[in-house]
Amino acid sequence: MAEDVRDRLIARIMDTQRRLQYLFAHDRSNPLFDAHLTMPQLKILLVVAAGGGSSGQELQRFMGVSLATLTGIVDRLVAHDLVIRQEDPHDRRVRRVALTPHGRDTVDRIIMAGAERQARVLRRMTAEELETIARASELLADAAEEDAAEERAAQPS
Amino acid sequence: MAEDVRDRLIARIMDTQRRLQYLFAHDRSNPLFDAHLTMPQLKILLVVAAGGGSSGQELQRFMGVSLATLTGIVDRLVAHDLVIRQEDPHDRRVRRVALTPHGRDTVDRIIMAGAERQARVLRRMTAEELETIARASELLADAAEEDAAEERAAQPS
DNA sequence: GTACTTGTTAGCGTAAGGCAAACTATTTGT
DNA sequence: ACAAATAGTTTGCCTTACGCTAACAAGTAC
Repeated sequence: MAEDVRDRLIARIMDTQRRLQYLFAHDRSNPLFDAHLTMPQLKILLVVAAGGGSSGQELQRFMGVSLATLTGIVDRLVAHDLVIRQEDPHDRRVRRVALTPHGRDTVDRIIMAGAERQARVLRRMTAEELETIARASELLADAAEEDAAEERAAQPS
Repeated sequence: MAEDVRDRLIARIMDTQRRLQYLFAHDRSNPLFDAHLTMPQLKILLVVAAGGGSSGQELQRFMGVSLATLTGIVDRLVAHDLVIRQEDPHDRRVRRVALTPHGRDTVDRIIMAGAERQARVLRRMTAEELETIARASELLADAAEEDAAEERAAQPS
């Protein structure tokens, strides 16, 4: 029965989450389109951002395309100053792809899309309400971090 | 001084938000790539989803391309069964673009991306913690709805 | 019934992504 | 030291998706 209470709370949260996601959908997608990226380019940017720099082999695994194709996509990202290629000190065959400041900025705008609207919405609230939201998001972030840590521990790829 | 407290709370929430967004970035982007869409196709899908069906003229305004170009993009969405063209009963020149069930599903997966992980994270929590999060997200969603309503009132386009 | 509006078709060009094959540079294994 | 394997690029080729203008068909409006 205690489980039942929690399940119902989770269902209620997820319903609210759906409302929120649809309300924010427009603001969340705008930075994506403003960046003028193609899907493969975006994917590489996100993989590189998450890994803090990746080799072609790593990118190939995530992308599922040939290394030749990858060279071309990365070329275009380099031309747009979103990414640079740098030598790997441990193996000079490897060319690590890393974000430029402009690239990091672009990724951040895409990931943080909708933050402006959210801040505006928060300004409508009382200190008490903000306190509740602050505690809730910290609970969520802490739990998400633990979850991610467990995942890494289970899958030490 | 009271304002100062609220500002600090808002800053604290937005910091946590950044942590959360980066933790969820991977899960959020996966459905996007799985859909095998191009950026223009995605944009049209989202506009159509938000508007509950759009005419070519409306789409043209959002996309900033010629009507001829639009015809081609919509053709490809129709070919993938994401969208259908239907006559407008009020003006038979107009062909309204609307989502198919498959299209609605695709958009929902993209917008709700990350929900699975979020539900998994919530399952780590006590009923009390879930209660806090439920109240917080409802506060946020209600305020976001009010904000959106005000926006529509100010901009009755 | 003429003029406007909506959308499609035809015909064109460009950019991006995709591949295999050949090549360079480097490391690894013997 | 040399052969084999690995990482990445270049070349050459193909396909798809966008994007445009111009011409057209169908419908609406004055």
